[in-house]
Amino acid sequence: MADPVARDRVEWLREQINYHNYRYHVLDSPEISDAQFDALMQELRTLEAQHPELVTPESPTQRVGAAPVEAFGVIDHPVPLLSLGNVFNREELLAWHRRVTGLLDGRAFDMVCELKMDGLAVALVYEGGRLATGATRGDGYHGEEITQNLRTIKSIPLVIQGAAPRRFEVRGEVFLTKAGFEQLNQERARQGLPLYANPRNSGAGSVRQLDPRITAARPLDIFVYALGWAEDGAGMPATHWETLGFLKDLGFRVNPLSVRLGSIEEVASFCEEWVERRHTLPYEADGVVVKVDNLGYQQQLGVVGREPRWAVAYKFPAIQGTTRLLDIGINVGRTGSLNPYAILKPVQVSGVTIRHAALHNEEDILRKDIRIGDVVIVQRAGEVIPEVVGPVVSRRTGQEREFRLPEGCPVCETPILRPAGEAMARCPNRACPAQGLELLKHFVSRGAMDIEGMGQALCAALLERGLVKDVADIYYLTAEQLEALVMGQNKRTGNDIAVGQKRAGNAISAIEQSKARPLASILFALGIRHVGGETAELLAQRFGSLAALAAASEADLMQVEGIGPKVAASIAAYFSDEENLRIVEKLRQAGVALEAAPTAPRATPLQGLEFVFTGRLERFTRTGAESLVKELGANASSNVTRKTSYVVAGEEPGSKADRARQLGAKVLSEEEFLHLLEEAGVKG
DNA sequence: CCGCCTCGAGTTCT
DNA sequence: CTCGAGGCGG
Repeated sequence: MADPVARDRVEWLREQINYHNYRYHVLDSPEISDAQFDALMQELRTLEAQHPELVTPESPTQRVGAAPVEAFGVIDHPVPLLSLGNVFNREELLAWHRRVTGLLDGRAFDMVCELKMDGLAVALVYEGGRLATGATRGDGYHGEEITQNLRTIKSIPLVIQGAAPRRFEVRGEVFLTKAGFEQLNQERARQGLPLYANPRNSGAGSVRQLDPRITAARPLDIFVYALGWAEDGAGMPATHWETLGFLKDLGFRVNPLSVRLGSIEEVASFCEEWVERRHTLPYEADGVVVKVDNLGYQQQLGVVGREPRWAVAYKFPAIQGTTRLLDIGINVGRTGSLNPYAILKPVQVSGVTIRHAALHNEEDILRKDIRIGDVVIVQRAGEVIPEVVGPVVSRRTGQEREFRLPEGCPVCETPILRPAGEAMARCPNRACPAQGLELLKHFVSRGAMDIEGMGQALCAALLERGLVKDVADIYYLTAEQLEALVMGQNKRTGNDIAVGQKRAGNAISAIEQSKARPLASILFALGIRHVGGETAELLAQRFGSLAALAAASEADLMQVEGIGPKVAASIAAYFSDEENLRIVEKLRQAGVALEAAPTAPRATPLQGLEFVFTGRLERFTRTGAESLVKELGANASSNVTRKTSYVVAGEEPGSKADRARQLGAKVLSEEEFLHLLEEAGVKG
């Protein structure tokens, strides 16, 4: 008799899986991540294996996908397009290999590894050397006829090169490159259309347009990876690897990164290497497909359920996840801007626990229709910064609350300001404790006065005790005051007295050293609105001293290249405020240098060049490299544009290197960059 | 007035 | 890294 607990669970799992299958395959609008779906499937398979009496022909494990939608013609796949079993780590991969080795009576075999494209699987039938039909995978047995759309994809040959079987079917994955995806979304944003969440969704959406002209306008691509069947073919390949070569010879696009390997250890290393490097790919891949190379062996191994035993998908850890939005908090920035952020039920995304994510501003929240209590899709933008993609609308219970900014500042309760046409709401109270703290943290930060040993905790404690009321006060602190404060903190952390004294001493000497920072650093540190590092540099060069800058009129300021009316007004406003002038005077009396140090005439061997640095460099920090090329007369920015001359790519470069290639900028390795410096007369 | 390009400001996690 | 917004040229 069946275990009733298992029966209930199996039924529940099937309902879930059927529903999500439908979302994914029919609507192209998944609401859980692939990893979560895989987990449901895995649990069902395990339960069915333990309770074979519960298996029915209708179970999702017994079929490949959902029924196709009605709008397109239906095409039968005489040889069904199978799905793949998944493994998630090295152990499971080794277990698969052991199983296959056993089934082959211990014989050794080669394997082919291919990146698993995150796109849409298609089958293309050629007759007499011409593309006859193209179809989606559908449920594996019946797909949608989308020939007209596939014909628009330029990497699909309409006519075959050279000798080919009279009739045959090739299989491949249609996808959108990351660059193509961004381009498409920018276009849609301009037209006010809803944005696609990721390249897979938009690729699927593009291929299944009823109007082929829309498909044609999208930068779709294809990698072909298998021969489904063939009639009247003489001298056909005997291995999968040869099949790939054969397909390439016929004019199909085959992923050049595929490899044939002899041992499972090499296969595992290949998979693990791509887990690390996948973000360097110009397209999205969600795993590596491992196939037994010998087609005779494939036949012998056969198919179980709907999964071949001769292939397996090594899945990458998910980049997206879903979780609940518990609440929306608000931070107050140094300029008084109110910045909402998401408080999330902790969730693992690509190996990191995410608890918070920026939500930018109220308009952004409304545009994405994010509500408190929603289940939301979370991803790490550029694989790093957590980001809320959007809500899963169908999981709403009606208990969700729309987010509204409060009327008053969450810290000081001053009524907030919402200037018309501006996205950011602000707290106008310059005495707001939140602003004071952010301003002080900014003042001591790297790139500003760069005072090491003054972290968030110390800044907060100084303000709290009233030892510091404005940024200039830190230059009047005594060693005793700091020691007492640091000791107070140490009691909690259990450090001993000597450490406390040392820390206080370090802070005092760091404060002392900061008095000699260049004028630009001080201008930046003051936190004048619209004056960041670059503008501070311009101002320092032009005016040469803080006094000269303070005396400048708005008209004088606008003479400086890159400074327009807004920035000029902001600077003038800063120096017409009594309180600010008092702070500047206190800094001067404390002995902070407010003049530009006389600058040596600069060498300019790299005059006119634009550099962008990306990735991790061995011999420089990124800012170090930037200031070095600036000293040599070049410019350094963080965005690759048409004006960029060189992109210097270190270890693990991001998307910038790709963009550089697109725009035709030269990409240099660190070696080549060092070489360039030598030629420019810099000693290594 | 629009479409670049740059800069500023705020951000997460280890 | 992302988004907003200022500056500026066409």
